[in-house]
Amino acid sequence: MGVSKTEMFTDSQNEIALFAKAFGHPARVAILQYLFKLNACVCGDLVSEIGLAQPTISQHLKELKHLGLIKGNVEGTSVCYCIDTDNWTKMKKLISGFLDQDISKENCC
Amino acid sequence: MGVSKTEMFTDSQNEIALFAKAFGHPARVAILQYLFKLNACVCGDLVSEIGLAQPTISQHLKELKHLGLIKGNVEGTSVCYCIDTDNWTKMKKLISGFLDQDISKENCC
DNA sequence: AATATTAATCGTAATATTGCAATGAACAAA
DNA sequence: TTTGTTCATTGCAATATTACGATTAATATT
Repeated sequence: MGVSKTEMFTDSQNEIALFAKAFGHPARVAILQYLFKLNACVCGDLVSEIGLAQPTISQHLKELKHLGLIKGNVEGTSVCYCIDTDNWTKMKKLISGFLDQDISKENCC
Repeated sequence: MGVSKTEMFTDSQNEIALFAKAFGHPARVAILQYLFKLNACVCGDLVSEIGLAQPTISQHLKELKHLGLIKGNVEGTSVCYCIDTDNWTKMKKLISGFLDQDISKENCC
């Protein structure tokens, strides 16, 4: 059906999945890495840096912004994007908690 | 188009995205958490634990197995799944490296 | 052998995602 | 005011994902 049955899962599970989905596309991974690299804001040179069309980049930015991972400031005709460090830290804790589950005991397979 | 232009991104970016996509659905998050919780293997009680139909769970398991995050052992009529700890550790390092990018310097937004 | 149990696979429907051309909105510069 | 620049939005096509009923394959049990 293409639709996830979110009501059968916990809030935590759904939230982990939502953030993970944000990283589930290489373009968004690249955008975030580029924003980290420049540290300061970035405008539309993401379009030339990454090879996708402007509407496509804009759409990915919108998703990341909606999740709160980035912020955008209008500056004249250009828009300056950067990482939302507070939310990034929160997200990082959530995902890390999931990744750091205990795997010390022996498995049977 | 629904198809990602993976050729424009680095191997690392594509790999991060692939693993992240695995966690991008709450059912797979739930499956992995359950496998961690029981530590030992699990068979098809994932179906009753999580509320989805058997073919749906089977499909999610297939994806996780294909990525190498879990292993499956046939035991009689049932199949025993568990975390592939080696690959989990590798994946964790990759994702952690992405999440732990430096955010110490001040942003402009 | 006949039946039951468990899980994979197939086929299909519904929805989501990705990507871009075309267009629009906001502002700057001339 | 006109023109150019930058980015968002709209609309659409192609593909991917999610879910499940029906079936199949493999093994256990009787």
